Amino acid sequence: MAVGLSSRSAVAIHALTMLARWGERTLTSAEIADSLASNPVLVRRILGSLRDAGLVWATEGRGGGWSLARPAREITLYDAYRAVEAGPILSRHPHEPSSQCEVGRNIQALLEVEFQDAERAMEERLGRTTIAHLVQRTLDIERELALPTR
Amino acid sequence: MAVGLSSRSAVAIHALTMLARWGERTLTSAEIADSLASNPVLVRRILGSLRDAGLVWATEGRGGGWSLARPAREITLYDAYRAVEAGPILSRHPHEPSSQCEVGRNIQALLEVEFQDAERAMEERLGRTTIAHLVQRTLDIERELALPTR
DNA sequence: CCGAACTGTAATGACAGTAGTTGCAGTTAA
DNA sequence: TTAACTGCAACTACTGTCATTACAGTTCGG
Repeated sequence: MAVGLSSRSAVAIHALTMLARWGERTLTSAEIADSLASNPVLVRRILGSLRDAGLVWATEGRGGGWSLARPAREITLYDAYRAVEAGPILSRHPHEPSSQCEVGRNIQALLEVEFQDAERAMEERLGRTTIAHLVQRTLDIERELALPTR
Repeated sequence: MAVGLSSRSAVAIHALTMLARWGERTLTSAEIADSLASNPVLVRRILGSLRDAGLVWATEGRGGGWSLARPAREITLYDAYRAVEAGPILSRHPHEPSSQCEVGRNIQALLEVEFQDAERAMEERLGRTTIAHLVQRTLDIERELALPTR
């Protein structure tokens, strides 16, 4: 346990956004790694999780690469998050508290409800944005930058 | 970065609930550590953060210990969370993506908005439950257990 | 059928953060 | 003066992340 989740969600969303943006062709893990300033193995690991979750698929061998397994507007940030992150956000007690204590023997059950609700609130918000939204915003920004200054 | 936040929030909330439950007297870090099945130094570290956040105060020396600095109904789980957890929940990119890539040069700003919103949703939910709520529920459960079976 | 270009995966190392512990200085009350 | 506290630094053991190397398997083009 440490501070914050891994950056796998950010990497997964980045990769999905690239696949959606250049949907007409497959992208290799090396191309995605270039954009991430990372390396192909890391990308394949994360895309592997996304593949297991049914979000993307890969073709092997020469000329192979990655594509979205369903439309970008049907893939939310929560889908990506869920596919690559493991445990709960808010860690529970490191060990069982004392059953001798009135608070100790009840706190875990109470906290479980609160923490699950809180995590669900976060996940629900992630579920409201799709990869298609991110692609659209990316295109909007790029178009705006391309405008001549007046 | 790692999977899940530290358990400091859970420990902090546990300690605050104990302080609220036995509000008439101070509790020592050793007493709280007993309930947590942990040790006093860890408890003092976390209560130290809560003290810095103005949630509790300590009296030093013999007979000293910890008390809430304000009413339990004015301390939310978010207050505890905020006092002891450092960084963002959802980690961002490990390094700057490539500016050569249309997606790479825009994704960070887009993700920042999404992730901050998602984190705020979680925090907002944590802010709706107070320590007083947890004490009340603890007492309810204990009272229920004390009822004779019929 | 060979070789190049891919994916898939295991193993490893450097690093960072957590949880737990020891040790000790400072403070206060009996 | 001593016992019971807090405060804090230092240290260990452990775990997870990120990056990298190495290599096996797959597919296409010539």
